[in-house]
Amino acid sequence: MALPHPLPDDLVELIARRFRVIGEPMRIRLLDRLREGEATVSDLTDALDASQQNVSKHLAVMADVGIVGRRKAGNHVYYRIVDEGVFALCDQVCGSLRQQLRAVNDLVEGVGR
Amino acid sequence: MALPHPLPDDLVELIARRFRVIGEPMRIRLLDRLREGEATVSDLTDALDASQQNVSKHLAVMADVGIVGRRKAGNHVYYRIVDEGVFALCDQVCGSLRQQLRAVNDLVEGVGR
DNA sequence: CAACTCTACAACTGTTTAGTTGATAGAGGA
DNA sequence: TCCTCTATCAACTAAACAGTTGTAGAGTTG
Repeated sequence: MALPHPLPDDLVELIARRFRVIGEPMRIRLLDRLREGEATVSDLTDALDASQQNVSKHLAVMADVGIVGRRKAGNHVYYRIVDEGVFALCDQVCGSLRQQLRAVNDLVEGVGR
Repeated sequence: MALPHPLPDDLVELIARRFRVIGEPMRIRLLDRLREGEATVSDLTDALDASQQNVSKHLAVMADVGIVGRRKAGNHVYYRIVDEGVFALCDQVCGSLRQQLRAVNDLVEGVGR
C-alpha cells in the first residue's frame, strides 16, 4: 500500500509525533534494555541509573503511543515492547549513520594520499 | 551487521538526534515535497505556504545531519534528498500506525456484535 | 549604478518538555 | 494495623526549539 502524496496534515502530525517520542536518548536506552525482554520500572531504574519518576514518565509516553505495553503483577509493573517496528527504525537510522561515516572516511583517505 | 548492545551513549545521542530532526511536521512536509525532486527555497515556501525564513531554517537543520543536500545555481539554492532512507523510516512508521488502527477497528467490531 | 529577487543569519518570543523534588496511592509482609 | 517497597501524580525549573521579524549579502536585471 503506497503512501498518499502529498501527505495529509493529520498523518504528518502522527508520523512526527511518533518520531519525536523515539527521538529521546533516555527512551532509546529504555527500548534497548527492553529488547532483552520484559522489565519492571525498578529494573530499568537500576539498569539506566535514572530516577524512578523519570523512567516511569518516559514509559508512560511510549505506552501512550503504543510502543510499549504494561502488565501488573503484584507489587510490580512489567513493561514490554509491543511495536517491534521500532528496532527496524533504529537499524535503518544506524544504516544511514554508517553510510555517512563511510563517506567521511573515504574523504579523509583521499586527502591522506 | 548487528547493533551493539547495550548501545553506547554516543550512538544513542546520534540516533535520537536523527529522529528528532525528522519528528517535525514542517520538515516531514518538506521531505514529502522533495520526494518529487529538487526544489528551491522559494518553491518550497510557495508549496507549503510557510515563511521563507522558516523553510530555510528547517532545510539547514536537515542539511546539517545529512538528510538533504544543496546546490547553488545563480540566485537560487536547490535542495534535494540525499538520504533516501528517510522514506523507509516513514513507511515503517505508517505501517505501525496502520497496525494500531486495525487493532482498534477489530475492537470496535467486536463491541458492535 | 540602482532597483529587485532570493537566501541566510540574528535576535526575540512563546511553547514544549526533560528532569527534579515532594507527595500520594496501593500491594504485600510482619 | 503498621511498615516497606513500588509506581504514579503534581508542581516546578531549565533547556531546547519552532516561528516571527528585521536585516544583510549575493546575484540578477534594467
